[in-house]
Amino acid sequence: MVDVSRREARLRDAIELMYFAYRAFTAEPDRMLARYGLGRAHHRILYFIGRHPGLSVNALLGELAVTKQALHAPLRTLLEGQWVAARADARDRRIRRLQLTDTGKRLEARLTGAQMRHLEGVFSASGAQAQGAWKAVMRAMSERRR
Amino acid sequence: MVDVSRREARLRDAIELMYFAYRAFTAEPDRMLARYGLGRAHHRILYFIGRHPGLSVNALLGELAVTKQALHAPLRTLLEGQWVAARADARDRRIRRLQLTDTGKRLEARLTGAQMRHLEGVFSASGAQAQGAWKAVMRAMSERRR
DNA sequence: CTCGATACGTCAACCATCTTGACATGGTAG
DNA sequence: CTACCATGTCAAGATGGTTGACGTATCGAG
Repeated sequence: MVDVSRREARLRDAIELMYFAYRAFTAEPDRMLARYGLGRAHHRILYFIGRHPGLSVNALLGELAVTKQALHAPLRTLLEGQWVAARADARDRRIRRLQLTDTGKRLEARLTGAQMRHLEGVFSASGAQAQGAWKAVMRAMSERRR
Repeated sequence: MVDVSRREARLRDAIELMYFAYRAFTAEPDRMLARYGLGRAHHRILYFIGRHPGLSVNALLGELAVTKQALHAPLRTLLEGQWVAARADARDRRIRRLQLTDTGKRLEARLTGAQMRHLEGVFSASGAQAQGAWKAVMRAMSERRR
């Protein structure tokens, strides 16, 4: 009985940690984005285009797991604000290849940089071994039921 | 230079893990809640009342870090649906003490149970040591800049 | 060349969640 | 009595998402 409730208490702690850590993790980029009139949706788009330059709209939809209608409003903002550029694929001109402009790269770097500093502070206080364990756990958590 | 880009790549991986792990972690409760016409907001309320029975509306607002207007719509749903009960504090009758009803406890247990099983599966595959390291990292992440 | 499939864009209606701001009610405490 | 406190509520708006339907340009197979 005691074991059961201890186990449950540990798991409840873990649930709370997921909630609070995620909230803290997204707080600073959110503040930065607000200054440009952008939101978290724009950040995710910038992030994935930065990580995979030249990806198609379809590929981006797949990564974000949202509908194209949900994607288009923020994507259009980013295109109009010259943070993102699109040009047709050379072979199949239906496909729009998305890339960050220089302005987009700078913004993305600032946003991602804030999160990197946050994580770096955390990891450097915890040690390399802890970092590896954390990643393994997070990877397992990402992969369960997809 | 190589070190810098490796470091950045590791941190980028960590950023993605936060995003994907959180998404996977909330997916199943979201599906359950949808069957009752409830959302993630209701889940967080149920969770915190379950964890701290008898807390006041103000304390709940503090934990969730939202405005009272944002809280009230879902809280009212939970009160009307008899998942949550409120009764005035004995000494200061302005304060409403919130508790889960039996129905509320059952729902909360099912939701939280799904997340616990998810986490347990992850932790049991990673080992107790990894679990401790994960928690330390997450705690540090929660606490930075508050 | 035609035709079906593909990649993308867009209009409309709707929902959930959250915000700011203003105001109301009842209870407490000096 | 009065000021403050805990709570509730109305209103308007932003954001980010959904489903459904339709339009357009392009590609590839026959």
